Amino acid sequence: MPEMIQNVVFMGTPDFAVGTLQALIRSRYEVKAVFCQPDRPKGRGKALAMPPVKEEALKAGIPVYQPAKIREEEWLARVEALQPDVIVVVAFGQLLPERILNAAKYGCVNVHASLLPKYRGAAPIQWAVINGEQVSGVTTMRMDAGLDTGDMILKEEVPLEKNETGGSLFEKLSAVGAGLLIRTLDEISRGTAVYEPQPKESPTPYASMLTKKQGEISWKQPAERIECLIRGLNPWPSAYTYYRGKMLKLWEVQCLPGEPGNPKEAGKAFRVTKDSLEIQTGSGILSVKELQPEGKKRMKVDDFLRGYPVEPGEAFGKRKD
RNA sequence: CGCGGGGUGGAGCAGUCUGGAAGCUCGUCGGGCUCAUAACCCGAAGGUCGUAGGUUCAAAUCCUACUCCCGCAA
Repeated sequence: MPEMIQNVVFMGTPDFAVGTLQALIRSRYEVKAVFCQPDRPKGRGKALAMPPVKEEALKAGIPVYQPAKIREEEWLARVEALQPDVIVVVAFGQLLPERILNAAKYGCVNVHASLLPKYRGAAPIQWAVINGEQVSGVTTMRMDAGLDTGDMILKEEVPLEKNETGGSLFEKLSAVGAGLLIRTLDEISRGTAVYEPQPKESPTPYASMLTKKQGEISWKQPAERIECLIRGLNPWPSAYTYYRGKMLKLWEVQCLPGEPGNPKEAGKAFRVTKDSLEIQTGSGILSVKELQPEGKKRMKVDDFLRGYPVEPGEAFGKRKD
């Protein structure tokens, strides 16, 4: 059987895409070029940093292009000139115009970190954790003009652990995605790929990009919801509240079952011992295990309590004293 | 030169403004009490106060430079 896919163009930017790029480089397919977002100022200083995908591509000696806007003629022409058999897109960060979608013989194949049609959008991994899903996964699809609405090709489920975080699921799905992409290309190449259209409507809200603001904890929420939010936003952008006017990030908490407490006191310290800090929520009690005061490092709750003696009834969540 | 917080016995903090004997809550070690204990009582060890220089009779504290950690912003 003739090899139907040889030349691949890769489009991706952040960490999540690196595993897939590596898998592709190791595979029998040839990566002709890599497209990613331009270098951006990053970190505390302001130094320009390369996107992770770029670093990886340079290591492998693959040409890298960094269009600010890929829909400009210059770039469209360049992609077309490469005459790719397929374009692999993983978290590229830019909407692809029609001409790119049609630039390759087998179109654009996207790796999406959810079980489509659930969690279309920019942050499917974290939203799955925030919403307390039992299972998520990765889907490959042939992109169309819509946002994550293309025909699905392969899917792999990944169960969520009890203490799953956005970060831990990210790692898992990144690895799964790399393998799934290769298998997807194999199927396309062999001509055995089955394209399954998605339902028009997604059963979940659009998984929009995460913002810092989303991390502010509303203590009126039930303990379980808050716990999921904290796990989902770990390690980024992280969930936080305020203590004595300063930001206090919560990294690890535990719901205390069967203890309703007094929901009217939501946000106040419920019970404090020398090594445990329990906070009242709108429904249930949350025990804090690991946290981080503004300007300080992450620490266990008992370390925190030695230096910051919390009074029972003291309120969390107020920005200023 | 993006904005800001911080580096004090093993841990988390106070003390710095207003220079003048290194402190708090824990931990560790030893002893005691106890049926027992993560509880309680008594005692002990452990710190060149991030680094270097300066001011001063005297610096954790004031000045200068450097370094490391962290939050915001991007």
